[in-house]
Amino acid sequence: MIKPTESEMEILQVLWNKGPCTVREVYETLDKKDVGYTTILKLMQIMLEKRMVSRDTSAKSHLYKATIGKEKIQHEFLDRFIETVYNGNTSRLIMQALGNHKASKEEIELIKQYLDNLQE
Amino acid sequence: MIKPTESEMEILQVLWNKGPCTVREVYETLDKKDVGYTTILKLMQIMLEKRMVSRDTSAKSHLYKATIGKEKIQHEFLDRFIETVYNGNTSRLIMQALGNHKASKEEIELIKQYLDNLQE
DNA sequence: ATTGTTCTACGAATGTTTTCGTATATCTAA
DNA sequence: TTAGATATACGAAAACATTCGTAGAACAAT
Repeated sequence: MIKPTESEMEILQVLWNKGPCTVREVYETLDKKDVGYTTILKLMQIMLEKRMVSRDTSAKSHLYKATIGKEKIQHEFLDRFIETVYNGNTSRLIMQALGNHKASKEEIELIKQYLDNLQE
Repeated sequence: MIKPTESEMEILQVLWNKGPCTVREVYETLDKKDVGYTTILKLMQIMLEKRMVSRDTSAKSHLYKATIGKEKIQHEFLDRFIETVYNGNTSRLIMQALGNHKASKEEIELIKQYLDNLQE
């Protein structure tokens, strides 16, 4: 199973949000002053080996894009997370998420509607 | 900040659920056939160094207990998780959690009540 | 065409986590 | 009291993950 590391996840987020990017675009978007350009380059090359991304090499600056879907990866991470951190207790995760985070009225309504749908 | 690794988290889960345990109890509870006893022992000794656990050495088999609270650690992990995996979008996490997991009527009711409380 | 900039490739150092083997101590039961 | 089972301690290997330096290709502008 594909399991991106934390750094790989950050890069994937950029690719998911912005679509295909060059290394430099990713580097600048992440804006991590503590890490050099070639570090990001290397990471993305490794991600290519692992087939998490593909690239278009027709131009001098290669264009990378994610080959794995955001939803799929989020789903897998969430399952693992609930297992290891919440011991499988999804309700607790949800309540704690609701608790930590100051939800707006709109968000609460949205989630309620979602729950109503589930109840049918 | 204390940031347990994935393996450390599994051990902490056991200690949180069962209370103070010996290495063997943890080892048997985890029931990972692919990992030896001394591996778990070593991990727990490292956790002791990191002060994630304390131990009572009065008997031959030492009794370990978690020194860090479940809620605190879950909270920290959740924040980081929402950031790296959901890009800060808590509502999406909640909905995906609700979607993946077949919630019982009771759970849904519980969450709804929780939302009602939040709305005041 | 030479110079400076920007790119890729890639080896290798560093750091962290996980794993286990072996030595040694302690207990238990014949 | 000796043999076997069960503990701990701990060094060190193995497996990953992260970081960067340096070499050289491609390009742009003078």
